[in-house]
Amino acid sequence: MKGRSLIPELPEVETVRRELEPWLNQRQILKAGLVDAKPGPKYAELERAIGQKILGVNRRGKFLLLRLDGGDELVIHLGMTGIISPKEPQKHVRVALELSGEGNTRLYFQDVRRFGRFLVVKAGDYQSLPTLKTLGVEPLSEDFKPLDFWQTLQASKMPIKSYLLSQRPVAGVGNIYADEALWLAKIHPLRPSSSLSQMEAHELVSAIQKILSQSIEAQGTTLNDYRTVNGEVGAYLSELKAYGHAGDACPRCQNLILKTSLGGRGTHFCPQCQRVTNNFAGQGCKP
DNA sequence: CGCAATGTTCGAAA
DNA sequence: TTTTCGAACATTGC
Repeated sequence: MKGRSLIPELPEVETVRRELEPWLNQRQILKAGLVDAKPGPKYAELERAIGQKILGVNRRGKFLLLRLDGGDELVIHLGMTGIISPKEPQKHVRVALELSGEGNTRLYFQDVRRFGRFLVVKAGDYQSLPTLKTLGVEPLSEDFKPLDFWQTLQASKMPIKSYLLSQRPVAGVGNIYADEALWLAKIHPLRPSSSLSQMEAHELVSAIQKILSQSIEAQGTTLNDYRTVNGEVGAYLSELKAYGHAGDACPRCQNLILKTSLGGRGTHFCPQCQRVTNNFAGQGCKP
């Protein structure tokens, strides 16, 4: 796990949000332009932001939502490599904003791999963003309740990890934290969502909340690396128990952590702690 | 050089 | 119709 770049999951996005809030709040967007990026689904209607004032910086899942006083909303998704910075990056800049006020009056959106988004929509109109439109509850909000979560899980037969990654049962859980939360809750990633007991759903809720909140706390040091464009190893990486630990001993039982592919994503788990019960054996659950 | 990595979207399949 | 699955996207680093 050395030299891995940092992927913006919910804790990183929340950290960015907390940073943007005091910087951007109440500023007017004077100019907005694309740099080496074409207008389209990922960069739509940016010019509409010009002249509007930023009234707030919110987050839903991994999406940043900037409310504008003209009734629009600036939606930003960092994708895999998105970085927002007041300093002009050397390369891979996609968007540049000019802002009113003192101090840092320029905002740059850098995105090496172009998976990010930076677009203006009518406030609340997420027609062009299906994931945001169907996004589940915020994991760190009062609305993330075990019983409700369990009932949601009853509706799907997808493997629990795949369902989590869909963002529908709960918002903002990405590949890394899905592996971590399932490990902590001792739930096998291939288990059909509807097979989880109420108690297991409860455990998973607790695990998701614990891991995400701890990770947000660990963000302070990570952010420094993050903003210096380096995007290198963050502090929380040393806390990971399953992700990136294939072949290592499980910290709980000393069995070896396995790595498989689930839905095209690297999936790490402990075959000893995270059992697939007999009910599901032989249903394509490879060892 | 080919593969793995990532999150979201799209279209096909069930 | 709804849900699920796999491919595509873009780019870099190993």
